[in-house]
Formats: sequence, C-alpha cells, structure tokens
Amino acid sequence: MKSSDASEDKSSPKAAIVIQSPAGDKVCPHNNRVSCASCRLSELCLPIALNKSEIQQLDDIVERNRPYKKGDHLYRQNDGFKSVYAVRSGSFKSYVLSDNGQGRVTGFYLPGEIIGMDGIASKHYQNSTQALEHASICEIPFSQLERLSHQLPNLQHHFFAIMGNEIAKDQQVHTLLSSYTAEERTASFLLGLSSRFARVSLSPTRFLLPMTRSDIGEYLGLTVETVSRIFTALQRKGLVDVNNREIELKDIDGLRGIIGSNQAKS
Amino acid sequence: MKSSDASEDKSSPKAAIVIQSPAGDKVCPHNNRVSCASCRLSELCLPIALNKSEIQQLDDIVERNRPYKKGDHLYRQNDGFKSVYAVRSGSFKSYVLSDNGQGRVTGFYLPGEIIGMDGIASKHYQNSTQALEHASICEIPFSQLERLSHQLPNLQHHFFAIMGNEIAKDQQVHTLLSSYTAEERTASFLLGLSSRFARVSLSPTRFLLPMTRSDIGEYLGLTVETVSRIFTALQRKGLVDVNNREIELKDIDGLRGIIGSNQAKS
DNA sequence: TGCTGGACTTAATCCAGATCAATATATACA
DNA sequence: TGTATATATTGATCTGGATTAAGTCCAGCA
Repeated sequence: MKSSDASEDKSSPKAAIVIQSPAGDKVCPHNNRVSCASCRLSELCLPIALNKSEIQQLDDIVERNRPYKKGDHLYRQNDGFKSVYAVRSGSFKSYVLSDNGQGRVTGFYLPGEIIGMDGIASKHYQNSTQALEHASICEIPFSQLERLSHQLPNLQHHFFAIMGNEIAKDQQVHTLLSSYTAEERTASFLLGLSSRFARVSLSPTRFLLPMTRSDIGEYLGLTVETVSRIFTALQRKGLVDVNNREIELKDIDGLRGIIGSNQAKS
Repeated sequence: MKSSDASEDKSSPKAAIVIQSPAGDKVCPHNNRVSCASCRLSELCLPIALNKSEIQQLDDIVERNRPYKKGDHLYRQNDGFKSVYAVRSGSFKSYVLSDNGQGRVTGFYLPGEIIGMDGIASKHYQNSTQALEHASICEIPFSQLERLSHQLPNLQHHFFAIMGNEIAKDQQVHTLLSSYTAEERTASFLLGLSSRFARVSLSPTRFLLPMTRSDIGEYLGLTVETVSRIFTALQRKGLVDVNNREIELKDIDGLRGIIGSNQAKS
C-alpha cells in the first residue's frame, strides 16, 4: 500500500529489515533458547507428529548455537558430515564451487526447512552452506537423530517423509531446468518462494528476497542479466511489483499461467 | 517358466534381447525366485550391511512379481504410494508428462538401484515409471520396510543412506543442468552410466544404451538432434565409438577432460 | 561527506542449441 | 516377409539467452 514508507527516514532503521519475524512475536526470532515444544515452527519441522514426551526427547538432542551473521558458513563442501540443521530464523543458501571459483547455487532454505541431508550417504557434505542474512539454527547431530528415530517410530516415519519430500522437490527442479524457459523458471521460482513464505505465516504476496539476483540466476541456470530482465518484463505485464529486493506478487494466477503456457501449445 | 503350458495360441515367444546378464549366470536374470541372500546384487541393494538373519527378515517382506515387458509401467504418476522397488534386472525410466503429452525423463534405473522414493512424502508417486526392456523387480512394501527398519537399526541406517545418496545425486544433476553445455552433459551422462554398469560387474567401456536418444535428451534438457550430433562429435574426436545403441568409451580420461574444461577457463 | 565496491539494470551483439526439414535405418507386427 | 512405425542422423536456419559493455544505485565506512 504505502510504497514510500522507506523514504521518510532512510538513515536509521536497521533492525526493520528482519522481515522473517511475524509481528507480535514476543521473543527475538533469533532467540536460541526456545524449546521444540514452544517453537512456532514445530508444525513444519521435525516435531510434527510427535507427542509431548517424544518432543522432549528430540529437544534434548538439539543444539542451539549462537546466531549466524550474513555470510557465515554452516559447513563447507567436503567437511565431515555430522549434523542436519533446521532453520529457525533467517535464510541460507547451498552452493558448489567449480575449480575456477564460480559457484552454482543448489538450494535456498527458509525457516522450518532442513539442511544437510546431502551429506548422509557419503559422510561428507556435498556443498557449502551459508547464511544469507542474520539467522539461527537448530543443529541435530545425525547419529543421535538415528538413535532416537530407532526408539520413536513416529520420528523415523517423519524423517523418511522429510527426505522423500526433498527427493520429490529435486525432481521437480530437474524438470524445471530441463524444459522451462527463463520466464517460466523465474515465475515458478517466485511462486515457490511465495508458498514457502506462506507456510511460515508470512505474506505470500509481499516479501523481501533474501538472495541476490546472481544467486537466483545460479540456482535457475540463468545469468544475472536475464533474471533482471525477466523481473522487469513480469513487472511490465503487471504480474509483479519489483523494488530492489522487495517483491509483490500482484497476479498469482497470471504467474501460474506463464508456467502453464509451457504446456499449452499443441 | 519354460515348461510350456497346454495353451499355445497366446502370443508368447519373445525373450532374447537381454543384454544386462553377465555370461555364466546359471539362472535367468529375470528369475523371480532368487532370495536376497543369494542375489548377486545384494552388495548394492538393501541387504548390504545386514547379517544373515536380518537378510532373511528382509527377504520375507520382498515381493517378486512376474517380469515386466518393455513399456510396462511399474506405476503411474499420482498412483497411491505403496512400495519402493529394487531393480533386479533390466532397466527403467521415470518421467513426468506435461499437459500436452510431452514427457520429461527424470531418471534411469539400473540393477541394484531403488525406485519410487519420490512418493514417500506425498503418498503418491510423482512420476510414471516404465521398463525400458524386459526387466524384473523386487517390490518392497514401504510400510513393512518401515516396520522392519524400526527393528533393525542397520536397515534404518542403510535406508537413510540410500535416500541421502539420491538427494546428493539429484543435486549434482541440478548443477549439471544449470551450468553445463550440451557436450559436457552428454559426456557426464556417459561416464555416469559407465560407472553404474561397472557397479553391476558389466563392462564400463562397452555397453548397450537401454534408452533412446530422445529419452537421453529429455533427461539432459536437450533435443534428440543435439544428442545425436554430440554423439557424432565425440566419435569424431575419438572419445567414443557409437553404433546405434552400442557404445564404446575409448578414452575415459578424454571424456572427463570435456567436463573439466568447463572449469578451466580463468 | 565523500569514497568504494557490490548489486542491479539496460542495451547491443553473438552463438549454442532449438527448430524445421528431409532422409535413413531398425524394429515390430500383420 | 514385407510394410508401417518408431528411432536416428544430418543439414539449414532461427532464436532465447549468454556475453559484452556501460552505466546507475546503493550500503558500508574511513
């Protein structure tokens, strides 16, 4: 609505950019003392489908470290695999580095999502993962998670489901990358973000991108320039409103239509 | 099996194109009575890391159905998820269909590999999967696998590893699709097949492709024409010898070099 | 307060791979 | 066994997005 609120006082409000925290939260979103039982993400994260005492057992193995600053690494490619991580606040990106130093982003992670499962099989993380903004994490040592899963069938079941979900998502991305145009990929990316923000009770139509255009391009297999151009084009079509990192989706169905049009041609 | 029944007017006489069977195997590779304990794929499949009695318990929940003919479906997109499947012989492809009927291949599966994990989370398969040639399968009802995993920590651990491996592989494909050229993708695809054939004791340098050029193109995000042209180009460079479905890799390091060259530019 | 370097945008040109088209070869099937 | 239908190859042309280039707009900070 008021698109000019930033122009009134541009010098002071730094804390205001923490957009991942729904208004009304009593505690700082990066607070590291919140328990699984009281965590507002428990419905998305591992505790779902566990009963009170089971949640307590999970809570006992979770390690809540100090918050991460923008750019801090959770782990680096080839580090020994030790834990999976649940995002509590903020956001992360995973990327692999080719020999020339050019990276390719393999994933973005928002609150309630699980990071690090790519290391389970080989016992080494396959990518590097760093915070895109101030962020906090629940670290779950994997050997303890396995032990607990063995005791709690519900937890085993749920972790199988979490991994299965990751596999299903990755296959969708495969299809996206192998057959969608730049515009379709970008529209799909925005819609995906939108529903992930909605999951954590944030607006599905107005949000701040935690990542750069370059990150998006690397993730979608496009260049920065193309991402930028597509944003402009989508804006001209009246589907979105883009203002630097600030995104407003003005016509969700229109965006869906862009993806659908891929399949519309006889 | 071969003892012919009284009814001979059924059209039955086809079973010769089986290339995946190492010479000297005493039993037909599609034999559906082989137990996990005696299966020559046990070192790749679920039984690995289980002891004798554990393997027996796994064996008890495995269902060995009749072999699949080329084109037969294991399951179709949106079917209710019930089982994961281990390929015993032959090969399969998974694909999703866009509304216009054009498919995109999401994966190929060789002996010892596990199919169907994309359905675990949503309880519905996310793709359709069909045999690329005469093939046989071990069906493992997932609810029983979960129950057994709960009793056997080794099995739980191993299935977590199998799923983690799938996730790691999918992320490599993500990188492949988002940043490799057509030639790099194709070289990488051939090398990948090569090591998967090696895993099942087949030649890593001479093999038959079970899939069409079109399947390969859909998987790699390329057109048939491009795949065909790249094959010709690789042959001209002396890296491979292509004869219809018959492939010989003549210079593995050369092929690796093609992929490496992606990263060589300063 | 002005400097510096990263992030973003826009435009001009180029090229890898798509598309279109024609033909050749293999495989299935009557 | 021959014919129909998938599969594969090859060439000519087109085009979406990369590349190159030249900026603008910031936020961080000495």
